Amino acid sequence: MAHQPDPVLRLLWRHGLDEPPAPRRGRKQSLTVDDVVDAAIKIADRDGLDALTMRLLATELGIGAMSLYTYVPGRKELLALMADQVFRRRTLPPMPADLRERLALIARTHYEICREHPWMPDVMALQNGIGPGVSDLYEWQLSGIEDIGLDDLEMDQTVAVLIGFAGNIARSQERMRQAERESGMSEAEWWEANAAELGTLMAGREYPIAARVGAAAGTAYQASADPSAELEFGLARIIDGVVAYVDRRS
Amino acid sequence: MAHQPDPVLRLLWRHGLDEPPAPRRGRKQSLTVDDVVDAAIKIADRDGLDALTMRLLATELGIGAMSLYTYVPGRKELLALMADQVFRRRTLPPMPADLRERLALIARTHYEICREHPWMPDVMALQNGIGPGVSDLYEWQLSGIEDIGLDDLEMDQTVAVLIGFAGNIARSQERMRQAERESGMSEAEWWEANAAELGTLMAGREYPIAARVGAAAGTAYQASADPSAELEFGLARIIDGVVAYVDRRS
DNA sequence: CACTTATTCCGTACGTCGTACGCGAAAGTT
DNA sequence: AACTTTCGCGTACGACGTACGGAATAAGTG
Repeated sequence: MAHQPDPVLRLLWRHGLDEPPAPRRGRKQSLTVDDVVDAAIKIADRDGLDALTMRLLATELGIGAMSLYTYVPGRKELLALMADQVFRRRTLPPMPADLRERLALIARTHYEICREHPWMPDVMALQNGIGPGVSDLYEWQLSGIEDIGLDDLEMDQTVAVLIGFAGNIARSQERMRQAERESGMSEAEWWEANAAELGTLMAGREYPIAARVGAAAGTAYQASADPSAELEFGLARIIDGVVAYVDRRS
Repeated sequence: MAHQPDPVLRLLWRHGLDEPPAPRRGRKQSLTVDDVVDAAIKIADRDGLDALTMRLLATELGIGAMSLYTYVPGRKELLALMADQVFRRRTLPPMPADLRERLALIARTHYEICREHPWMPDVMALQNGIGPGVSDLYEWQLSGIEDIGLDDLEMDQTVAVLIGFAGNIARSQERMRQAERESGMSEAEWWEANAAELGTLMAGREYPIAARVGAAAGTAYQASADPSAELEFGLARIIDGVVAYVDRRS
């Protein structure tokens, strides 16, 4: 027997489904899948992915824990729906005329999404289904690099580099915020409390470059008022590399 | 009162500690921290991070579950020790003379590490302490891009881009492998089982570019005998971008 | 109207996880 | 031999995802 189609697909594409062939009998659902997913997004935005438990979500929705499973098959699928919903709700700006600006826009948009929803990089690391949100987003991203001389595979990899980079920056910033929240001490306070200990422990070993660079990076990331500035250098290098390649081939 | 130093530091830097001031009394430990961490690495390599439970680890070590906590404060700290141990055990090759080769080596080395230990990208996304392994590795990475005209902040960001990219590729490959293992069907089989369903669900919406590019990417990634080939395009673009920047400034 | 049937709601419960607690066992010190 | 310190670990707690089955509800059917 062949493999069955993935049931999460029907959920992801639930809109656009022209009224299911009306098994109208039975008790009505008091909520919609969208309600559930939106509430889940709200919790994850506020308290983090770990805090998003089925019980808490149900409580915030005013229903019993197990009632959630009439809307969503399980937590894994809920996460996939959350990611797709975020993408679906976002209105994507038109692509600028300049290639460099298009590449930057792809990365910056992804970065913004990950800043608004800090759980996004973690969820995207899981196996999510193909929904309308990701499809729209992917199509939009690709539209920014079509007809510039890249073949199909290169287009995919270019998008992957851009959004992978943006996601990494967002995730590392979120990790720092979370560490502060959990430990109750800032990066600077941590160093103040551990510098002496670390000095004696590292006795003998020398890290001349790492010490200097690490210190510079630490203060820079903390002092910066605008976190998105952290994108600039790496993004510029990636854009330079892609544009150079495109120019060379044309 | 000021914050106390992080106790995980003493564990990370446990070697090089010249025999702790001899509280020699009491029962001896039957194992070393290294034994525990190595066993944990072995399990995570074999069965994945989720399969690495304290109980299983204890069983494989032939001790009771709670005995683990005499070696390691908890699971979070164990993960940090695992990452550092992997880095510490690795012998880092000397840096080549050519800058492009140095940049490539930084990325490829990180990619190899993540392929040998598929849990590494996930663990590195957590808040890990500063241990000898990461310190050695970071110093080595920075040594490859020193004195080429980058300031300290740019050096840190260059390394971040390189290893972030390498880690992303490794993680996406691992995700695919895991999806195959869990579902029992390959990427191609999944598409075969879901193409029809997906076609009806997407009715109306068109994804001309995404469909073409996605198909190309899917077949390419599956057909490729050497997974590390997936690095090449993106890595070349990043290297181009960095080298162009360095050349421009000198 | 009553009765059947399909569906939702959800309390209870199971298995698994990390780990707090406390007691008995072992190994130095005195 | 007695004491002190440390390890080993059985038991247990709370939180998690979710399987199961019965009660509640709404539509279709006589």
